Amino acid sequence: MEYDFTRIEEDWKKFWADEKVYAVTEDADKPKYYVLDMFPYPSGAGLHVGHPLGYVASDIYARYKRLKGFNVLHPMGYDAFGLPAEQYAIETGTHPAQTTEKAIATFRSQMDKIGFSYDWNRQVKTCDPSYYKWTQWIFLKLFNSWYNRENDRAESILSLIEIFETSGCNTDWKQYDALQHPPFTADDWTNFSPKQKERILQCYRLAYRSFTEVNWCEALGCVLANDEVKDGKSERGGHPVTRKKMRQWSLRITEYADRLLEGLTRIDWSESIKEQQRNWIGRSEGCLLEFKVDRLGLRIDREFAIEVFTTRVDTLFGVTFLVIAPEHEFLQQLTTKEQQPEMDSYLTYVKSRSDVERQQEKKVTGCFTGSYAVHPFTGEKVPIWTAEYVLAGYGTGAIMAVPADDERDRKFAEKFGLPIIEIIDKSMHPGATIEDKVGQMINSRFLDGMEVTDAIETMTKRVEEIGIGKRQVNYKLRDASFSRQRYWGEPFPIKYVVHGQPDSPFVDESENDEADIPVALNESELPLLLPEVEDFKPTGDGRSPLAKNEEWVNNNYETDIMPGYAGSSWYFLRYTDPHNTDKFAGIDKLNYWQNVDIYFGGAEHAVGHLLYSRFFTKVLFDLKEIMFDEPFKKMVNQGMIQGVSKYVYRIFITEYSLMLNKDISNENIFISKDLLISIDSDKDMRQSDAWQLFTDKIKEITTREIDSFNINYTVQPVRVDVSFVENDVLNEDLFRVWRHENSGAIFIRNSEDKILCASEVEKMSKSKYNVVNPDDVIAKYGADCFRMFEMFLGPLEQSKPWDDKGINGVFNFLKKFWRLFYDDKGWRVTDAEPTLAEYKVLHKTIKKIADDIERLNFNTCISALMIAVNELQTLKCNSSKILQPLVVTMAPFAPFVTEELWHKLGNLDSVHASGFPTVEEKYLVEDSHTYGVSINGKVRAEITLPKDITADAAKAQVLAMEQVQKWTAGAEPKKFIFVPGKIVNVVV
RNA sequence: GCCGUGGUGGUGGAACUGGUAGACACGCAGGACUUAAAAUCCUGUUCGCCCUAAAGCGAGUGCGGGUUCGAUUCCCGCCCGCGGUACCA
Repeated sequence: MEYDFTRIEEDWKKFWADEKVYAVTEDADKPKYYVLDMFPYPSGAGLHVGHPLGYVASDIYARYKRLKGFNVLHPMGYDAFGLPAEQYAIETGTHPAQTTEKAIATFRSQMDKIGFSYDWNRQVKTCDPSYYKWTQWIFLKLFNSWYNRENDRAESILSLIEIFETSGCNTDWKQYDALQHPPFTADDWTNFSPKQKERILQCYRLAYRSFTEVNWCEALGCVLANDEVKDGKSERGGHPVTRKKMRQWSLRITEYADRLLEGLTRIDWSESIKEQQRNWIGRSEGCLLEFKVDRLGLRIDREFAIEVFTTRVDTLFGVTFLVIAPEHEFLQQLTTKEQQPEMDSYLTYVKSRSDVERQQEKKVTGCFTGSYAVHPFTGEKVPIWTAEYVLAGYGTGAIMAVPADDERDRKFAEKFGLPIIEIIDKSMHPGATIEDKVGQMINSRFLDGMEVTDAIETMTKRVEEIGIGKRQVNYKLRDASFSRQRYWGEPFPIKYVVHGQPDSPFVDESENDEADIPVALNESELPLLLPEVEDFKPTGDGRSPLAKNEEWVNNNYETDIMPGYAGSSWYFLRYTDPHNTDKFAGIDKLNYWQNVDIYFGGAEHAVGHLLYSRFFTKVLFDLKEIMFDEPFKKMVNQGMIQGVSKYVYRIFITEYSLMLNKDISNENIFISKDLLISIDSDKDMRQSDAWQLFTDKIKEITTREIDSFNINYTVQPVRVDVSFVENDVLNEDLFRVWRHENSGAIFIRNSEDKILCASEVEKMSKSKYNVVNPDDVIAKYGADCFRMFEMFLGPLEQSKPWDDKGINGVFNFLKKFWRLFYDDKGWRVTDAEPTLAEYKVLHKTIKKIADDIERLNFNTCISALMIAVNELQTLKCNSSKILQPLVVTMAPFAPFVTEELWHKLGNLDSVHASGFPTVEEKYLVEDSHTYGVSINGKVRAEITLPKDITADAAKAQVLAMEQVQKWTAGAEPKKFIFVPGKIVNVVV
């Protein structure tokens, strides 16, 4: 009986669905295990062969854990809100909901073919009101919470109000930040208007609204998050992005900076992702310093100081100038009359520079303000400059420049002729760079002679004593932008108190503007449904399409929507209880399933999704909604599967003669790659067989005599669809019908009468004609083969090109496996007692598979199964006592064929609900070992010795060997090494 | 530049804590079965040297050193690929 994968896969797909084999419920008797795949965005293009790599791996893992007796939660759903469907809506008018549903249907049918063990009853979609009701609910939690730094956790905003009511807000309060609002007393608070109160509360809420510099993308008509911007352009579409001040929602993730860092030490993620998160958070310990400004000639009448942040206080004696950002709030006050014209033109220049320009050409530019600060120790006058290399958004927006010990400061000083004072002697550290914190202090008074690290400590203490500075920790991390001026996303459950005009996103904040006081809806009003709009274009003036809906505007609802990560930052919680209407997930379900044990996903979300999910989790933990503070305990990043693009060589041939260069033909002529290489390598002699073949073909085309030495040619590689190429050989018929200009193509084939193609590894994409659809692979080889081949391709975490060279190896294996059960005459399995050798093969394999799955080495699992089948075939094994456990061992990898055989072996339940076989070590113990015998570390011979042989006995036997005698010449070796079970090494 | 990660036959890759480098597969070559093809099975396949075979010798895990009886694995210094990130004070 033949291995008929099509029939087998159809049958069992149906069986699994009918019998609900993959449905899970909470079961207190079994340990839980949560296996999760990263949330896919259902794109219209469907899955290509690269997408399911992680899904196959997680499915194998989930099935294995199930067989091992765990109660496994393995769900799948869709991150269904998003830009592509909306862009499509703008272009075609099709509602994004429709586009999304269609894409989801495609995804689902593709996934079903691959045979995943998802519990589809738990599927979630972020665009479903029953889901986004809870996204909105979580937003309300964020809105109604603040971060209490005393307790180091988020709390209800009510506890803050209570503090304000009883003690007001003092300058010495840990939470107080002078930049946000002035201090006030409890009485003040009581007398504040609701509007004033709300303005202050906005400075503390975890979700708040403020004017912030945002990444405005004119082309998309919307604001982008930092991680959606790459090189000054939008990640999606590559449109230019500019900085703009805009009123919008933000999440106060910065309060969690330290806890997000700390949590990284407790989770099992790849080093590279953890490092990326650390860099993104960008914690740096340093010192906040005051430089008093010399007021001479300035329009300032009181004591005045500039604050700078530095991580290198030790270099204070090397400061020769200060630099403030062009956006610095004191810049105008510090600019003297004489410098004003120059400053104005400099600021005009700075404004004209786009972010892209600033990043690409790092020019050294700057302008002197005309004023000076006073060095706190030397009392010398230090000029104050402004320059675009100092960023307003980081630290205090001002730096103390130390040209001797900072690359940028040095360049600046050199360009503008500012003094440089050497303060660190690095002569003891020849390899050290300017950035390294090593060396001895010089020219630094009381620091002289100290090592850098000691000097930092000494100086910090000194600065704190005299009260001109204090220790400070700074972060690169910014609060997360949470507004999008778009349609296809979650509406905010927010109304505004408005007297008159609705607020405009771009006007500057003015005290009289009451339009921006947000009021949260009640929980009972959720979900606030996304309304219909006439068209999906943003208004263009910075408002979303929702601003075109009359009812929406009349109710003064927020017109922005939430960003993509709103829904995807908590979806893993919803899977535990997806149909709950009273809660985002019931506490008993959350208690049972807890956080994700293993998360399979791409590394591309390192600082987006993965950071926001951790943040949401920590907030919900603080608010006692969940009992864990990290979402994903362990993470595996599957590599990307790249495409292999194929090219045929088009050749343009001319005949060189004394008269002119004659075009031989303007037809499409294509040449086999190997032939082209051969003729290229023999351009001078033109004697080879290749040239003979080539010339003959040209004669045939032109139907006349031609001398090979008169042939000139040029070549152009042309992309062809990968489906026309098998093992580098072009299918000429498919190629001809692909495009009609190809119909008359002429082929110059190689000696085997074939056209070989060239290939190149690139990203898999439609435009490169290198997309491989899993459906096609499955139609040809079956899903089991597809799954196993994806794993066989190499280590999961490594990126690799899809090349179906080799897939027939896996297909052959499956057929071979099948033939252990069926031969020409039919079913061949008996219940005969297996031989010892057969038992040994089985248990060796069980052990290897279990170990390798645990270590996520799926590629070697496939090899191990191949070895097992090869060996059992050689042993002519037909015993069910061997073959049945083997079927179970292989079930996670090839769920269909194993299910078929499991039932043919007489079982009624699903193989996937059985148990993973246990290893019986007794079959694995060996009583002898074959040693490699090394002479001076080089293996020269082999010897088989008993397991328990003594070193002396081994030595005697080894030295007696003929091959060894040859090297020792009978003499006593210098050294004899015997490692039992490992190796013998003779040193002569 | 910085951070992370990788570099092994013609190809994908294997080698778990230093212990027989190249498992398993692809491809290729040869053979068996067959009228033939497909399918299947068997043999060989790191490179070089010796006419061939057996046997052997030499080289060999990006490059150069080191530690060790022994290094793909550990240490030092470089080169290259991939991913991330960058006037972050």
